[in-house]
Amino acid sequence: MIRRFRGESLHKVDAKGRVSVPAAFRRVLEEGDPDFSRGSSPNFVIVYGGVRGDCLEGYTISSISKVDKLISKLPRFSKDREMLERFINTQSTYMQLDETGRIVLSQRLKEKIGIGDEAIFAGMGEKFQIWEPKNYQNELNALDSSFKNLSEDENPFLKLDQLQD
Amino acid sequence: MIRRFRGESLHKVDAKGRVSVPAAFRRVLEEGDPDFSRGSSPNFVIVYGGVRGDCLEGYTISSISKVDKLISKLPRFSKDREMLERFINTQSTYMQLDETGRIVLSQRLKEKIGIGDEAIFAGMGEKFQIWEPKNYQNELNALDSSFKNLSEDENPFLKLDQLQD
DNA sequence: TGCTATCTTATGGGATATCATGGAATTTTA
DNA sequence: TAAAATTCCATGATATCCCATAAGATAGCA
Repeated sequence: MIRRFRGESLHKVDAKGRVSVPAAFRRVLEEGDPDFSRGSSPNFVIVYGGVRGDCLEGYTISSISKVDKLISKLPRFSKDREMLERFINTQSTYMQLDETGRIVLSQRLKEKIGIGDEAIFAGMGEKFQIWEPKNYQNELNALDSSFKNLSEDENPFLKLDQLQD
Repeated sequence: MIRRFRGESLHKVDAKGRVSVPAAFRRVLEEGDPDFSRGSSPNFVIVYGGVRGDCLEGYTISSISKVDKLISKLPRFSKDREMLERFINTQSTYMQLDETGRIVLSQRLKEKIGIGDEAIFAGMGEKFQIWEPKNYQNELNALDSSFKNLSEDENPFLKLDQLQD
């Protein structure tokens, strides 16, 4: 089985910015780090820029490498490539879990998404997100109401089965 | 894992032109210098000519070699090759980190990109860039707004998935 | 099925190391 | 020999490591 990021949970952020990554997510990060071995701590990547400015996104090493590899296929110095590098490489950072399964959110990262002393972790399949709790709730509400306004043939659930394999 | 240049940070440039290279970038420079050994300081290359003129670009020894190799594939004496040689070879210089992880930006280099007493380092995967902070912010804003103006099928993120693996 | 022992998780506090930066001393160079 | 560049030392801030604990979760067993 390829484990994916699933579920949501609330965690305390202490004065040093330390916050526990949900244990279930840790398993995914371990599997997604080719250099991980029992006893060590997995590396991964947090992307904070790009399209969404309102949350952080965590990627396993292997899933971010996939993206990196695709980007490297674009011609060096091309506009597209520079844009993607900027959004995905520049506005991101390597992270490593500590012994106890925590990471440190720097002052800068906390400010980026307006986090105080609590954070929500939300599983999104190949990635996970970190939100300030209130903003997260707003996001959910917005999603809910925009879903309700969709017509039948705009419903993404129904579109799913029309995709080819 | 092959470490890449990731993230961005702001550093002071002192009266002598000294500036700290972000610790995370130092690790990448070390890995990318075949002659590096523990205890010494890695060499790398700064390109100041070329594509844009508004920032400096830093390459590891091994990534600049890749570029050099690509250039050598072009026909000798061709206009293209001459131009690239000029930008990448002529307008570049070897650099070495000092003991404390700093480099010295000469007057000339500072003038090239209009740097005063602060500099932004921005990771771009196989290379990194050094910017004057205001210019960097402008670059980001320009990128942001040009991204917003793209149509769905010009979006480089979406184009990524269409590339072959 | 209940009870206890063990492990895992989430969290906190203090000690230690690394990083970014400044200034002085020394060498090089023109 | 004065200016410029390089080396050496110093320090506060930040990040990292190490240890501690309490609450759940899990396992084993009677």
